Amino acid sequence: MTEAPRLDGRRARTRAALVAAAQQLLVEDRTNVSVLEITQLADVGQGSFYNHFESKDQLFQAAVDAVLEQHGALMDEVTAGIEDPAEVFARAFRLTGRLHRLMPGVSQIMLRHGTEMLMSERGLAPRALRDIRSAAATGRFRVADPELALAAAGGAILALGQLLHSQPERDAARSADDLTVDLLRLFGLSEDEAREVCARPLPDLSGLTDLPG
Amino acid sequence: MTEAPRLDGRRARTRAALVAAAQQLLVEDRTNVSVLEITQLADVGQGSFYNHFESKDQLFQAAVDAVLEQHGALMDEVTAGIEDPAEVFARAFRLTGRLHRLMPGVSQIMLRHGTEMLMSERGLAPRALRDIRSAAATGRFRVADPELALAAAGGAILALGQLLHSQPERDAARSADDLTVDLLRLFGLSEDEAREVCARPLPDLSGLTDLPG
DNA sequence: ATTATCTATAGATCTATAGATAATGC
DNA sequence: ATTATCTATAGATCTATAGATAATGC
Repeated sequence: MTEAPRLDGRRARTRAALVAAAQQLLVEDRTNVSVLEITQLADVGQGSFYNHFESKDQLFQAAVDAVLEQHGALMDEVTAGIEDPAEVFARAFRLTGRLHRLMPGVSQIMLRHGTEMLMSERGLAPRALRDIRSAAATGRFRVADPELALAAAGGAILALGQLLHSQPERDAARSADDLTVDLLRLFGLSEDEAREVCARPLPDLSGLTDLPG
Repeated sequence: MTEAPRLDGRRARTRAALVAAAQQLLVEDRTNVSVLEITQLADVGQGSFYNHFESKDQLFQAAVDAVLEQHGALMDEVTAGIEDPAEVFARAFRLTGRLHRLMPGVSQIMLRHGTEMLMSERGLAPRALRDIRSAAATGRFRVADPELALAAAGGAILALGQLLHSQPERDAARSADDLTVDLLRLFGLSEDEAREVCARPLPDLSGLTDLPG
């Protein structure tokens, strides 16, 4: 549980600086650093670390949680007001695929902590499960096992991130849409229906900013 | 690149003991330990560590690689002689799903290093890509983009592992087979064909032994 | 007044090597 | 003879705290 993060106030700023430094280190996969190095990166005194966290593990956990929370909030924002759960699902997946290019830092942390993300109560997973269940309830999706369906979908979006990472030339938007079409087909939509849902316009995310680093 | 591991010889035994200790620590997610703790777990002198590895990172990398190599070799073994690439693919995925229960240690390491595994040259990924390409070439599969297909399949099998981990009651064999049916359908087989391929008998793996720890 | 931060550091821990000891190979 | 291991340890690094300093809030 993250503390309510009042963004004003000196205390909150110091904490945020530490979390941001930890995120930067997570991106570089350098979690084996000293507290001193972390506080120098955050530009706070070494002692301040212990005012906020009991251990490095605790800090890094908070840093991952913050990324997932932020992604979850973004997904809520970009799907607000959409009725059809299939479209909510599709939009979240199409945009998450694109995010692997738009926000490489966020992407990196998601990939690195991918498997725990798949079952996390934060971020995309609980929202996708909600959509799958809701679409299954109205007959929009035909899925026998929503949790298995979520596993397939979550795993696929994660693996897409990895693929985009290892193939910098690959067209992220197209790959994300193709993959989402496949997932919708898997969930029982016809190919035509699936293609139609995934051809709908998306909000513009190009103004978003990635993690520093 | 792992050194040719002659399993006899004192040197090879010491190295193997260090790798096994590292695997045990990976399972427990305790890679932040001292060299001393590692060597004590391996029951070798502290100095021996530096005869074999230059850093802890190098040791842990070797430990992950060894797990993937072992899994790849097992997949080769259990699919030897099968002609139909769809069945090779299906068998590997059905068995890998079951392995998450049969070999929880191996499973844990796979999950923890899942996203790098998805694109690794070792283990299941290159074999599945080979099967997908080969089945696509003969028309057995209809896939436009083999690498995207691999991402979907690899991500799904990884996420299945995570799901089985978080739901200890879930039927692993059934879930693995259902997921594989879905993947084969995604690759263009009819539902009946997919079900038939995934109903074929499997070799017995119950005699295999997990990592120590 | 209260709360948080910063600087400095004592004590603990860790790394990496040197030198002595033991095992292997020809 | 050669190669590997083990034990002991010097020097470096790190953690976690105490006490001094600075910022905030009433």
